Amino acid sequence: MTDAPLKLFNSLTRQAEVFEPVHAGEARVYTCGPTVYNYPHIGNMRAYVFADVLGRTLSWKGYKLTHVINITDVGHLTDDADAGEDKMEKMAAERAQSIWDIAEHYKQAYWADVKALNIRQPAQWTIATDYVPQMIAFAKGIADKHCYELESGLYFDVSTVADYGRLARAHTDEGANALGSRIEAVEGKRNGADFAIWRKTPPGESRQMEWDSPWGRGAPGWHLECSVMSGEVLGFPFDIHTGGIDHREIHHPNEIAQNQAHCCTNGLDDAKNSGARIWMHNNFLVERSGKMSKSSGEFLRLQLLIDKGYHPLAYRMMCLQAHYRSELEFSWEGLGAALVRLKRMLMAVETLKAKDSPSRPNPHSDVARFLTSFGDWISDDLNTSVPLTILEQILAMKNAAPQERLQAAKIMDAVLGLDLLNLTRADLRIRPKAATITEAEIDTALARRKEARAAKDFAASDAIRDELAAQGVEVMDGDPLGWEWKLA
RNA sequence: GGCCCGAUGGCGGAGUGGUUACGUAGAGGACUGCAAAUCCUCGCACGCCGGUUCGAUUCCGGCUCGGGCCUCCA
Repeated sequence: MTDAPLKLFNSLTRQAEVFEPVHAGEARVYTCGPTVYNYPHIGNMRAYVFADVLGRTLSWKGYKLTHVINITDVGHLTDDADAGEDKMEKMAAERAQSIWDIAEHYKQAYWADVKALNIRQPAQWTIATDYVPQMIAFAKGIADKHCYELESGLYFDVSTVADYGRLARAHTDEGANALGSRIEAVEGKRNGADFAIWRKTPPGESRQMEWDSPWGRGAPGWHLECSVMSGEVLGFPFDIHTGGIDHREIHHPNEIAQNQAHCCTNGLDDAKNSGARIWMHNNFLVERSGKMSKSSGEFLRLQLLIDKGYHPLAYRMMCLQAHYRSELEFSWEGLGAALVRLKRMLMAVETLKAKDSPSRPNPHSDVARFLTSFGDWISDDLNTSVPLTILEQILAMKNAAPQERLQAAKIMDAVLGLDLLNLTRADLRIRPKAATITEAEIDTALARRKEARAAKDFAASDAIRDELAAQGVEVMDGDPLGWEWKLA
């Protein structure tokens, strides 16, 4: 489609780099997925919309994509002390439910959001608890040279790998490492940044999720999980590792350190092998008060947006309007703007679909040039904002054949994933949970109004319209859909 | 305390050393019994102070303000 090479911003070098696959014609991508101890909020989901656009772009560029997203269902700590509570165990205790049930419940909730946002299914979802034997084997492999055992678990000595923390740019001028400078909770750690790769169950206690290991009964550390699953499924080195920008500071540096130790031990590559060639990080969705947080109590779930009558793809649109490396400000007004934009694009597509005069793509037409331009922008570190406007220009073009424009829209939407070719306006009309009137009642009122209008009794017809408006229904006579929910 | 990022119209958000995308909101028009929806058209912005330059919103420095990280987090 386009000759422009795909350039991606690599957090390791802090530069956009031309994508060169490890295996010719292939792209292997690992995305840090959720810890399923609670519902994901829409900020969490931005990471997966981003990863999805990356995957779609790689596919569109012709690479055979192998995308893996993990599900962390064990081993995530609630505080800085590596001996802290496990999020999964904590939630299970609070809910008095089996930890396995909790994980299953929130995994399903996450998958529902993935589907609603039109995020493509990855080649594989890796579930952390399915890989515990491999984690133990991985840890055994690096234990001698890179780890030491304390009462609370097996720890990774970050001084045993070259250039630890380079991803985080954590080195200070004095040469000290800024990472972990405040972590002093665990007695006996050799370096502040050392982290647990195996956490022993404290004596006299038992956890719902625990396994036997050479270091005693316990559970794997969070960082270990991602190293093992990514390496196991994609093989070191693989192409791209993605995650939220927060992971750039701790989780991914630790993963890299483990990967270095593992690769070095197994003679896979030099001591600075990071496991993945490119590390990409999406920025946060923020509210005016700051970034979204789960721990602050209330948080925005995709389901809340839907309950208020916003189609989930309006949120995807919102994400696409901004660059993935920029912070994105969430507001209901902004979400409404994205929904209107989505609706208008959808209507333009529906108009094109209605006209089925066949035509052959003309390589010299404007449509072809727009497609090239679209590709150039996407290839420039996944800029989706401008391509969105190019798609709109295609839809609004008057001097090209409808089928040709429709075909172009289809190609572009394969990358953007707004599902424009399948979605209908009726799909967009989502009943707000707070609505007090039923669709049947609306139909009845509308029928009465139609009679009144036919009889030119405009006082009566306007009264009906006002009644409906009072119940959150907007009547639209000149629109095939007839009516819409008014969103608060 | 240490590290880092940002500041663009009412809101959101691209991009650029020289005519400031785009969306939404707003205004006008078409359509409508009137509206709404839709379509067309149009206003509206580059934090402050210096520097470099023929020319800076864009590059450099300072300032102010905002935010993030250093502890689990997408």
